[in-house]
Amino acid sequence: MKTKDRILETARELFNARRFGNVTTAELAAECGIAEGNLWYHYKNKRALLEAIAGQFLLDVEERLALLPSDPERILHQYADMLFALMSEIRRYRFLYRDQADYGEHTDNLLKRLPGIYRDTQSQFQTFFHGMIKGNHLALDQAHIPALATNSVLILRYHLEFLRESGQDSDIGSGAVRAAVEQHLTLFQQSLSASARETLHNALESALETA
Amino acid sequence: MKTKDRILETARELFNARRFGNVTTAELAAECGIAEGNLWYHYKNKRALLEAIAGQFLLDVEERLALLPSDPERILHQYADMLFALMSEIRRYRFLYRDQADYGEHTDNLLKRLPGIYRDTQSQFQTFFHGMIKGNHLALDQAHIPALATNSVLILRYHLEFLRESGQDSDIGSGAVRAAVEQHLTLFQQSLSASARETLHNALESALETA
DNA sequence: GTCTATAGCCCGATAGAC
DNA sequence: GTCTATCGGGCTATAGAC
Repeated sequence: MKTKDRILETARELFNARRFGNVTTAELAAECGIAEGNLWYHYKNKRALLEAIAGQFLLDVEERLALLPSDPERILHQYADMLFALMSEIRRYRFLYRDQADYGEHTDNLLKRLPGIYRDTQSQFQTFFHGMIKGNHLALDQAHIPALATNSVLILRYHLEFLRESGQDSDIGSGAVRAAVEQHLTLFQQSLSASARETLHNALESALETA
Repeated sequence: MKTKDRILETARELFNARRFGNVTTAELAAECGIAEGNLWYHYKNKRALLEAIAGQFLLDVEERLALLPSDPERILHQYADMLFALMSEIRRYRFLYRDQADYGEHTDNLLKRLPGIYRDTQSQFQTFFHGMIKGNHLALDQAHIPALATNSVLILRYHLEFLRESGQDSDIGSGAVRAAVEQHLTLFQQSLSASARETLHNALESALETA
């Protein structure tokens, strides 16, 4: 991999692990195996590095938001795929969701888009829940869908932080993603038909195993 | 108020508003209207200041955890009072819940106690939900209580952050607390009896108005 | 494209006068 | 108990050799 790309990947991983504001450019350079001055050849300053990562993030988000229930026969599988894409995104760009306070107050693409991303994600969940009701998988008053969508996004977004703050293992590979997905399922599991529950469970299992 | 106490209160407010790591001791001194050097007469260093606030926090937490359903006749009112105390605590010590990554890796009282606080808070919610079932306010399979307690704590804890990240108003007096409480109610409102729903609603309203 | 050296800034904390 | 003055350290970023 080119040095420029290696810097980007390493930076994203370090920021995720230890916060944007806590990672010094000296540490980043050391982790990349290059001199610190070399960073500034590839990226004008630390913020330019942030904005490069944010650019990738925004592309990935649009791709994930496009995951909608296109085939009524497979809506539960498509839901599992969407969930998995969302959790991958939340983990891959965790520091962007988490460390906004570190960036300072200047407006930029990321800060302008994030509110819309949350709004669009909740709409995405509502679309899936509507589809599940229409397909007789979910027995729920339509009036409850907005609250359910909000609760789902909130739990999937913050469950990792909740585990970390609770002193439980929130590392990759520790089953933290599975725990978040299962926790969000408790929100509407009672309203799922028996067959839907099993289909969804299996679809989630296979999505998680492929990971 | 004594200078020492004024520093503590001002620090807590500034940390809540702008993160522990982003508030410089120069800013804190200016906000208190004293010289920066005077800070170090009252507190040995910035961490000692943090630990003084954490000490107050731990006292308040124990007091809030002691709020349990003692009177079956008034369990819904007592639940409203507990919710209100929890939300007050989350807002008053917001930065302690939020900025743990800023404190560095050294263990101290706070980092040791926080996991237990989350665990005890979930137990507290379970106790209330059991009491509501016993009192015929809540119709729910007991097996669902742990998940409901976890979901409740998660939503009450993170709803403020969710509003902020979503670009919505999360300031004091903007109804953010009411929004969090209402969002958490959507988790089990369908399982409440009609009279319980009304009693709880009124109890929450009066608790919020007293604030 | 990568290195070394270092400038310049901000921060937490100290020393010592009043 | 409060102030002024300043130090030492860590950080981002620049300059310039190779």
